Amino acid sequence: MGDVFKALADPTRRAILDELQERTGQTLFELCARLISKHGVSSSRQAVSQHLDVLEAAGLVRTRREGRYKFHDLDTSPLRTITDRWRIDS
Amino acid sequence: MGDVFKALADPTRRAILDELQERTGQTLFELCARLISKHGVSSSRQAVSQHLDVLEAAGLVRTRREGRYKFHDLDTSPLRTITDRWRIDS
DNA sequence: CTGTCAGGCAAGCTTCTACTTGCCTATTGT
DNA sequence: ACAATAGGCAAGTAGAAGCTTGCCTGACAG
Repeated sequence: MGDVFKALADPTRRAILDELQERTGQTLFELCARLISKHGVSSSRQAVSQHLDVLEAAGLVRTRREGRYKFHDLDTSPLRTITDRWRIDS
Repeated sequence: MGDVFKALADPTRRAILDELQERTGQTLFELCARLISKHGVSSSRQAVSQHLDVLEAAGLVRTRREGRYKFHDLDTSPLRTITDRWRIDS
């Protein structure tokens, strides 16, 4: 479980998390299509794939393989490392 | 109020937030000394100053000037943009 | 007034990061 | 079997980020 903070630093990766929160279990191609149409993000398939690697290394995305499909699920629990670190004032 | 996520991406900046949480209202030189002794971070004065600029742009640090001193105070409220964005599972 | 201390500004350098490009593997449908 | 689909690997590139270096400004003490 690598650097959660670094994973959140990129706007495209945050859009991916947004998209996975709205609909979990998407494939790479599904994500690419929806990022363009719903989030105005125009990234190539390889770029999104590399972003997913970073998110997975940070523990924010879990994957499961079925045949030729690879589904991506959101896992927000690593975000606790942020909220637990600093006392957040109202 | 710029990019909170980008501000958190750097380990030295996170150490600065840690240090300011432990003792708020520190000056630049104070921070440099305590970062070295308590956090094992060896950054030059200019480096720390630039980090503080980023943190201030993100709204995580507020400053007040008194004479030749400039005090830095922690403000964690921008962290809500993170916790409010994604539903955090237990 | 002069020296010292706290901080600021800006150019240059180096490393990292995001992205592209090109090709490859594996699974599924016809 | 063959083509199409879903995804992976790796080298190369452009730009951003972090840091250094050198000099400058402003405040206070003697």
